Amino acid sequence: MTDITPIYIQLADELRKQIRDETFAKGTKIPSENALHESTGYSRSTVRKAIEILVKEKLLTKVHGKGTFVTQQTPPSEQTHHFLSFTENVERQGQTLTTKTVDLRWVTPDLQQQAFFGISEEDQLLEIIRLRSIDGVPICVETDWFTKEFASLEQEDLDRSIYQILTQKFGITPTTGKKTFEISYTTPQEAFLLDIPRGTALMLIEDHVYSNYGQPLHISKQVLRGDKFKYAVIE
Amino acid sequence: MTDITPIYIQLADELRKQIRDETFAKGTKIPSENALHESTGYSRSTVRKAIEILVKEKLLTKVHGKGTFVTQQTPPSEQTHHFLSFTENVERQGQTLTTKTVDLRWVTPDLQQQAFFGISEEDQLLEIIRLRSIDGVPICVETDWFTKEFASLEQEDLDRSIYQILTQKFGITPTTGKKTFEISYTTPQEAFLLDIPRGTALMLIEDHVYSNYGQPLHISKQVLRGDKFKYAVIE
DNA sequence: TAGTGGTCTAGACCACGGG
DNA sequence: CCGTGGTCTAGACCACTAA
Repeated sequence: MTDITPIYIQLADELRKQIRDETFAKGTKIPSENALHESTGYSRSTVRKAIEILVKEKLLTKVHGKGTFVTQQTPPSEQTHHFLSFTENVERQGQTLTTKTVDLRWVTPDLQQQAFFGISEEDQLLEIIRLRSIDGVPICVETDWFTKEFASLEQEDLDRSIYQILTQKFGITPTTGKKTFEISYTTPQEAFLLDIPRGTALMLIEDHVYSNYGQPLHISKQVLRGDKFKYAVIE
Repeated sequence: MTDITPIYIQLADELRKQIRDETFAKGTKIPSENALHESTGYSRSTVRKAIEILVKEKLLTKVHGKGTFVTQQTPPSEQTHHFLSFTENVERQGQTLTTKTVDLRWVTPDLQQQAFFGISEEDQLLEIIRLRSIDGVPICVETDWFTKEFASLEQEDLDRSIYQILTQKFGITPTTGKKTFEISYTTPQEAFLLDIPRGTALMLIEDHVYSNYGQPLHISKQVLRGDKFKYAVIE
């Protein structure tokens, strides 16, 4: 298997390692772009692109005219910016969560999904629709999309936490990449499932979830009754 | 006044405009990088950098081997997760955020507020109500509560980011607290300020924010139009 | 095969920070 | 002044998609 990883990513990996093991200590200046260009033999553009990645990860900080520095304190986001999953939200309040799989099928990804997963129109996605109830009251319609990599989910018992299955069967730890909140109004199907009038306002929560190493894992769309439920994000 | 705006930003601005006014219609392909390189006279790298911006803003979607396309549905405004701060991220989208202070007064804390701040009924709270608009459209009614420690906020120009003021005047970095999302319905005052019918569904976001060393800093309640605004939390 | 975006190079000049 | 990062160019080749 040949290595088709772009140079700038390889270089970013190297630099990241050197930051982690304190070859480049916190707060100190790393070699200039030109120095790295000469020492690595890669062009300055490539060096810049590698650095750009680490700046985005907040491991490095650039200062025009001075240099590029290793960020002082490690960004705290790992622990503090913790998103509570729907399951956690419910269980924290001592309520009972039940899940029922409504539908499960293969669908054609839309453009947004193609972009996120890095797939084409031909690569079908596994769509799972589940109804989640709190203390017997239907609260949330959740739709999840997975790539064919996770086709074996089809054989699993989905009437429980999918994350549990992912951890146990695939050894994957999901990390939320992006979460958006907005308001939507019920579709007929949602109204039926949630047993509420059509056109009721609902909270729409969309997650783009990555696995341990930044691989796109799945997209989740939750539509839930905001009048019955308060969603806590950060603890 | 010389124009020191980089070309790639100018180009991104032009392209953004052409997308907004549908010169490049939704879902269609925009000219290829080489075509833009030739038509604009700028190098392909510069063209790519401009496009990169718009991809980051989700106005464009790239598909390797096919082309660059205008994103199907115009993404609602997004905000990355900075406590208290709409400002930076709204403006990064090329949209204008305006803030107008509606009300400012001292109020008696309710029980929940007393518990959070660790104060008694006698300790008044500074209540600030502000209306925030994006491109002139009222989007959000924000209410903030501060303890008397921050009384001097009364003298500040609050028609900008409070986050900025806190950082500059008080040297405070707000840190993670708790954030909850739910759906609420307009009060008469909110309906008036946001210029929408009474009883419309709104997104209600409540923040309990701590300062650097875990001191309770303030409570923020944002009521915003979920149909015009998508709230993004990015990790 | 032709056309697209993705990567990469070897230069150039500019703007900023500090001696 | 020098060294830094910021911008920009004019090429080149590769990987992917579709006809």
